[in-house]
Amino acid sequence: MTSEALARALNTNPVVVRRLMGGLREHGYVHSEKGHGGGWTLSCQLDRVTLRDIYEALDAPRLFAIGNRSEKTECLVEEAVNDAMSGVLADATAQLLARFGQITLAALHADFHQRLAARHAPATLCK
Amino acid sequence: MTSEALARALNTNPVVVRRLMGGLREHGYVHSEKGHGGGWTLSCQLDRVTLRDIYEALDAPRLFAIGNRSEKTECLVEEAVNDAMSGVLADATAQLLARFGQITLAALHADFHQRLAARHAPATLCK
DNA sequence: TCTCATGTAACTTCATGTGTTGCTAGAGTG
DNA sequence: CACTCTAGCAACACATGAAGTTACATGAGA
Repeated sequence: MTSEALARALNTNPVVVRRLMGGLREHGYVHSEKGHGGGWTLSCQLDRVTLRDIYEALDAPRLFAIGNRSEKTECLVEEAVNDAMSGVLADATAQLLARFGQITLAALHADFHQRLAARHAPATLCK
Repeated sequence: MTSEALARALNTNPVVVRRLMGGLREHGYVHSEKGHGGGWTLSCQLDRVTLRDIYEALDAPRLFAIGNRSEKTECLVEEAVNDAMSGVLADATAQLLARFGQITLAALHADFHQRLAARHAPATLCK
């Protein structure tokens, strides 16, 4: 499948797709080929890859919208608050990643097919 | 203490301070007075207010940097992923708020004083 | 009446993520 | 060999939301 087609399905731009897929390729989850007839192909087993793997392949973007204004500070109040927050956020991060680590692409795939069957529609891309 | 002084201590602007403190005032955590000699005064017991209370008084801003692109979608793949993510994020939110709910301002206050003692310095504002 | 404070709306700035353009390089086709 | 189709990539443009700023109104002492 080409970046072009994926972009249409995702309502976005081919370049954005390539940017994202680049991370997945580096980790061997997908393979890309240039030129005529090229595009992207899956190169992993869906039950061996989790949302956590995807997240990490995508360079582990920021998870939280909140956080310390600065890691280093002279202010003892800020220091106390930072310490409290850091602990909580670290734990939350660990919990999130653990949960993501339990969700395989195979599970999502199965879920998708179940929804598809419920809708009595043929399997096509959204757009 | 005036918004002006707080802003200096926080390296920010008096108006930003007022915006934030406004939420705290509405919940009765602080009290403000206009005019000469006015400013902000604490009006709660530190051991009765938690970070969670503060968070909610501040109108519960977004916690996560990640999330569904759209709640409603025609795309069954997106739907499956959204469902998986929503569950995880809801749990993480609950966990975070629970943790914040256990951290009282009194605890932070005590932590601050401990750091202060360790530094053998008098208690002053950062700036 | 003057000064000092908050209250608030409107605007500006900044950071970040997303989208876009333009170009390069590789790979099949005629 | 020229052409077309594809990814790769850098550079730029745009959108969004948070933070900061300005300007002015209001209230409260001095």
